[in-house]
Amino acid sequence: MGNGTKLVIVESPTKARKIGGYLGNDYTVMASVGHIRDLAQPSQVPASAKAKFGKFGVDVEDGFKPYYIVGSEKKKTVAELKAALKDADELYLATDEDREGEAIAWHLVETLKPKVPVKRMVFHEITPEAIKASLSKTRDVDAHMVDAQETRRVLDRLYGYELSPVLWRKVGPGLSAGRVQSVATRLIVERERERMAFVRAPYWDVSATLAAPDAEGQEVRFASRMVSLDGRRLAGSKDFDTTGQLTPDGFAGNVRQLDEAQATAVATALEQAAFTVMSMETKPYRRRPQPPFTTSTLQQAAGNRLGMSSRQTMRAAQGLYENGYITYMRTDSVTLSQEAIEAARNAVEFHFGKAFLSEGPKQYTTRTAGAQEAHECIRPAGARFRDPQELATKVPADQLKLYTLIWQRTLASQMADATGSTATVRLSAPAGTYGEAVFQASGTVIEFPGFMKATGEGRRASAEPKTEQAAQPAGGAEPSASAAAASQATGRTAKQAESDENASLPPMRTGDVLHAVAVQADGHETQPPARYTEASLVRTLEAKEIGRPSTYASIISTIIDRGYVYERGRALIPSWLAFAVTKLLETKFPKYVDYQFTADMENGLDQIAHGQESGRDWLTRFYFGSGDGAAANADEAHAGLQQQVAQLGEIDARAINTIEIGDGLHVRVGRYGPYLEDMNHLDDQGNPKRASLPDTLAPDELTVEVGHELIEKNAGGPRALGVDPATGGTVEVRNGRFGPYVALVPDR
DNA sequence: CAGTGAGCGAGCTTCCGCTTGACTT
Repeated sequence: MGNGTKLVIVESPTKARKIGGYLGNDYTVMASVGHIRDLAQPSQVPASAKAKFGKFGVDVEDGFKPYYIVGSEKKKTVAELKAALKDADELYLATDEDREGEAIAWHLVETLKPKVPVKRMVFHEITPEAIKASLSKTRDVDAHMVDAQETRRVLDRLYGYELSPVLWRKVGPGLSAGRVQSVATRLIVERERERMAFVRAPYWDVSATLAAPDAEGQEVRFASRMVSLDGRRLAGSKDFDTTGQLTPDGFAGNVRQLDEAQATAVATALEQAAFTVMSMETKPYRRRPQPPFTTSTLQQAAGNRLGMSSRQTMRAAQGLYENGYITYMRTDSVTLSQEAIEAARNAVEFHFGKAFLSEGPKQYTTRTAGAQEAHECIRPAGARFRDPQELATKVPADQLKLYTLIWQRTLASQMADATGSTATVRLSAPAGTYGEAVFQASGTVIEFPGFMKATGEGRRASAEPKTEQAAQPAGGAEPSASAAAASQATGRTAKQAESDENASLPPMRTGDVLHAVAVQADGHETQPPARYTEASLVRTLEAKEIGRPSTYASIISTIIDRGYVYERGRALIPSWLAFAVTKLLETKFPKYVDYQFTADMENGLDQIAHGQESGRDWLTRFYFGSGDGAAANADEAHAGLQQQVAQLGEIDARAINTIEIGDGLHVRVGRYGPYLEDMNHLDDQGNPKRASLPDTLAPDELTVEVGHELIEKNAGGPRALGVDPATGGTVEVRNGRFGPYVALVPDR
């Protein structure tokens, strides 16, 4: 038996070291380093069990019984835990308090087979008090929670290992489908389809640079934009739909859409005009700080502000965590511990003064659906936050930048709102025969920066082009992607971006008359929805409960590795292969790539976790369906995954792998890659003219015009070199997928 | 899946989520 020590097992080695320090010599604290067992790969199943478990590592005929094995890379950890358990007379399972953590605890019991008392302990804060308190409030492992996790695990195996082989047969070898990756890919494909279908609408407006004296009599220039002409509101980007037509609202509102000639004429007419102030109104401005970071929002902010990829961000965060500089970096919670709130408020007071504190301590609540909240938010570690300068010589540059971001955001969360005022002035000017032109300008003055003092937004609050939510325009995709396009992408109109440049407006009174320093006609085009970036994809996945904090970065890697998506700058662009795979899944397995699928699954898992349903029944419905007998009514009856895959024989692979471009053009995804066919132009043999697609051409750049050009270029076609003296056939040079080659065409 | 080349046949590919080192150029 043991020697009086107690063995405590947590998931992370860093956490183990820290807790070990708090608990003293009676306790040995060790780490499981994540999961210690997993479903066997089919290749790992021993011959004797092949018949039952050889396909999935799960026996679907026997209640979805899983075949678990300790992977080779986990053997050492398990051996060490077993050895330590020999010397212990109590085992404490202190894995995270979420579904996966509960399952790890259960697997530990199953694998270590302890002969001493086993206690499940949980804590949400790593402080000596919280941990000691949890020692005296232990419970048993929650079997329902474990059932829910196992159900999730088996579902993902069945989904992936049933559907991937469908893709091997119908599309290409080595491909994959999964509950998470297939939906992530679909999101990106859908966005590209929207871009392909998008019709840009041109519209023009007029901007005027005006000048008025400020309080000291100094002339201040400010930018203004025409908002209406002759009593009709000017059309802006929001007045057009995705087909380039005016929206019903815009149409009903009788908006005025100017072309270049008209806008130029109006601008000319206004050059010498008097601009009369019609109104000047001021509204209060207030902005609240954002909640502290979670994994998802950290990846978004690091991506948008620091240009770091999800993977780089997590690597840097891991480094900070291991050195004790930040709390755990894989979390979906925005909760701050008491210790953290105090530390943040102390830091705010020290750096910025009491006046910048929020009125009282602020606790944020996690709104993310499906959040499991086993951890705190991501924040500087400890009861006293290290200033970023303290780390300057201790950590690499990217870690320092990330730490600074985390430090700022955490402090800001306990700071006061930023307040000020937004002034809006409207001016009237006669535009000759075009009637009265109304111009508008607005400027925001931040009187009290509040939290912006910490985040640095205050200094350039209005010029800041990127918000955290902002999807970036396709990085370098369009050379014309100008400031206007960028502001479109952030969901702001060019109009707003322009007027935001006015940090403040000079004082003006109704009736004041101003003259224009410059008047200019400006052309605009509505912009298609921006492509996803890593940051905006993670944000969308999180909102749909797809994926977990520990997997956001690897989801992106997976879909890139499979060739479904590639990055250009920061934009995620789908391949034609992704179009083919997505089309197959959407048409043949719509339920499984529905954006709701994971959320529905989570509901089911919650029921299982609460003991209201068994995982086995739930998986039976998923895999074998609930036909006639099992379903409560006709609506509920449906085929399971197994039948749906089995009945797939007559699926027309050619149709699945064909993507219509228009005007007889379509892309086909073949074994050797995508190519273009023109069904309206056949060659001598009656085959459609074909062309390879350059790797650098994004799907939305393959317009009908570009497609015809590619066909044209290729149409030079085979070039005859001469006659083969041996056979009398013609020797030709042809262009192939692998480059030019010589072919011998037999004489007829 | 299958264009536009040529031969030979077998064997293999795949999921999601939890956590960190250990590779050896």
